[in-house]
Amino acid sequence: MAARRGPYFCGMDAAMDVVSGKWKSLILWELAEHGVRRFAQLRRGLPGVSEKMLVQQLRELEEDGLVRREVFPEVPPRVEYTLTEHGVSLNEALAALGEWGAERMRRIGAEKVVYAS
Amino acid sequence: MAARRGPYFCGMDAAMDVVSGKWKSLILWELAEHGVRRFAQLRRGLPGVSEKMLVQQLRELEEDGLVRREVFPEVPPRVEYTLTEHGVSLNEALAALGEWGAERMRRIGAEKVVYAS
DNA sequence: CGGGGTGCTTACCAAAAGGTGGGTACTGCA
DNA sequence: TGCAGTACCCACCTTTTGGTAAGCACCCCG
Repeated sequence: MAARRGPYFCGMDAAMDVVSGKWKSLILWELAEHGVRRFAQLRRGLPGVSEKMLVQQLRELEEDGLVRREVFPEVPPRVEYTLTEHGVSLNEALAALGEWGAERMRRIGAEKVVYAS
Repeated sequence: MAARRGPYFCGMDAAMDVVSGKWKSLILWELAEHGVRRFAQLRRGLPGVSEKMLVQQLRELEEDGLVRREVFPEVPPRVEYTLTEHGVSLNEALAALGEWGAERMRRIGAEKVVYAS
């Protein structure tokens, strides 16, 4: 990621900056649905994501203050991810977009990803 | 652009697919604000965009059925761009995101692009 | 006749994004 | 003993994206 954080043309620009990235909106979505998720749970919830990408996108979301990362010093290691208040509000803003996208999928007859067992 | 058009994980994924691209959301915004714009007007309204990028993004928005392109067989040539009904509804969905982004800019104190005269 | 404006196209190049496949250190289970 | 699971990190490579610069065909203005 280019780590811009401004200057921006407008709010849209600023929002797209933090949300662009192949998996970010999907991660936000997952976290909003489940409240709290561990690394491996997220990975299983996002079929096709590589571990590297998942780490990278989570780190960026964390840097941007949208996701909270909590490490439990246990063995085996446990790390929990949750949305911050800003993450929650972003998700609310994204909901309208999600609805529009679902409508578009119906229009163009797009298929859904087939989940591997 | 990768020209995916599915399969998608969910609506968010589908929406991000058509809206991702450095200038797309900004073009949509410009068209929503002004109703109808000519090529050169858009270029001037988006400081920093190159002609190549503008053409490319407009073509993709057109292919995705969000923007209407009307050519007038005149000399000098005139081409007008407007939002389709789907473009309009996408913009409405994006509005929430724009608001969130503006709020974020205030929070992190991001600067706005300085427009060259 | 030169310069600017119209709306593009093409070729080339650099940067960014993302994927692959390896390694880590430790434990629990069979 | 050997494999799976935890949550990563690293180096390498390819694909995608976006930028730069040029050209085109025509016109109007001075």
